[in-house]
Amino acid sequence: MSEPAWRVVLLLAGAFREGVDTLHAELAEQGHPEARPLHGFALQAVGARGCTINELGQRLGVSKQAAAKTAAGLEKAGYLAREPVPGDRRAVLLRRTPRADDLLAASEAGFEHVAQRWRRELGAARYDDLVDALTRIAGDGPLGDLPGWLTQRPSS
Amino acid sequence: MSEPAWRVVLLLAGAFREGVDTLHAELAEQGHPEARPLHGFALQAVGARGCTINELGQRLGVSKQAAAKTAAGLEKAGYLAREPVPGDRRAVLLRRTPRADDLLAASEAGFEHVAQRWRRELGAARYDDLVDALTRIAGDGPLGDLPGWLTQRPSS
DNA sequence: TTGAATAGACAATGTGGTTGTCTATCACGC
DNA sequence: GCGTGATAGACAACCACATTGTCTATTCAA
Repeated sequence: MSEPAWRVVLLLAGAFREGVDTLHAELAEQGHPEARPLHGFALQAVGARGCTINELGQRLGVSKQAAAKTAAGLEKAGYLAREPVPGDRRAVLLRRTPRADDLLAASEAGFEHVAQRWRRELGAARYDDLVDALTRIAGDGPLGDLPGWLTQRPSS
Repeated sequence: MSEPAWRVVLLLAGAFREGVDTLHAELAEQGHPEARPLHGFALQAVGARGCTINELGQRLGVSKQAAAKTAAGLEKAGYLAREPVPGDRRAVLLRRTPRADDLLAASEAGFEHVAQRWRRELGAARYDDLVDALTRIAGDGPLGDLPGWLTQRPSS
């Protein structure tokens, strides 16, 4: 009750930001200074076997145009390569490069470090409680369009 | 620890999103369908006594140009009015309209409802623990440039 | 073979951010 | 009283994210 309700909602964003910032500080040290928060999520969505632009859009919960742009940026950054799809000359298979796998590995480790830091800071029991509480509270939205979600008006 | 570390960080964003979405669904019902998440924060930054564009930018942690854009949007939406500053003919005083105060009141109530829902869902003790844990974990960044923060590469 | 559905590119727009440039005003020092 | 520097804000250009709409090429089915 000490915290006003709006502060609590803001704390969620603050904690998220803190975690992501910490992660990216570590990623920058590991040779991925240009990695942006959405890169990791997108690469994870591409998967080890690769996927097409449309699939990427569906997995991220965004339009295929947005997915195409994201893929283009990832390709330019050296994280994705394009291959033709054998059976379908329209489609393009997006494939993670070794550099992308390196980023993902570093990202996974970085997330682990963040979680460990929090666990150490809170104590294991309180940390587990936190995770459990968040699991109950959090919606299961796509999370792919976080930036746009903040700006877009709710209706339309 | 059943949850992988990256999931936990995502849960924070998911919970934040859930809270804001719930809030704005309620705001839409209360006559503010066009309110966007950043509106409330900006109006709160303007304050009851009003402020100038530069002050708004400083309070939100963004450039004055960004603040000017935000203020323009808020003005167009009927939430802000511009008044001359008596002593300084360069400056413009941004003032909240009655409609803005209505939005803020509805927003405060909405946040309260969100918190109450969570409190009911988790139980008071677990909810308080959650808030406490978040307080320790969350950084104290500006929070004003959340959308840009996701996309902008770290410094450079 | 003809026509609908699909993959993806391309353009325009909206919202957020940034930096850089410009004018008008203020404040200070000579 | 006038020049100089700082400040408030506007304006333009640009980037990153999203959207919808339109277009071509390819696939697949009737």
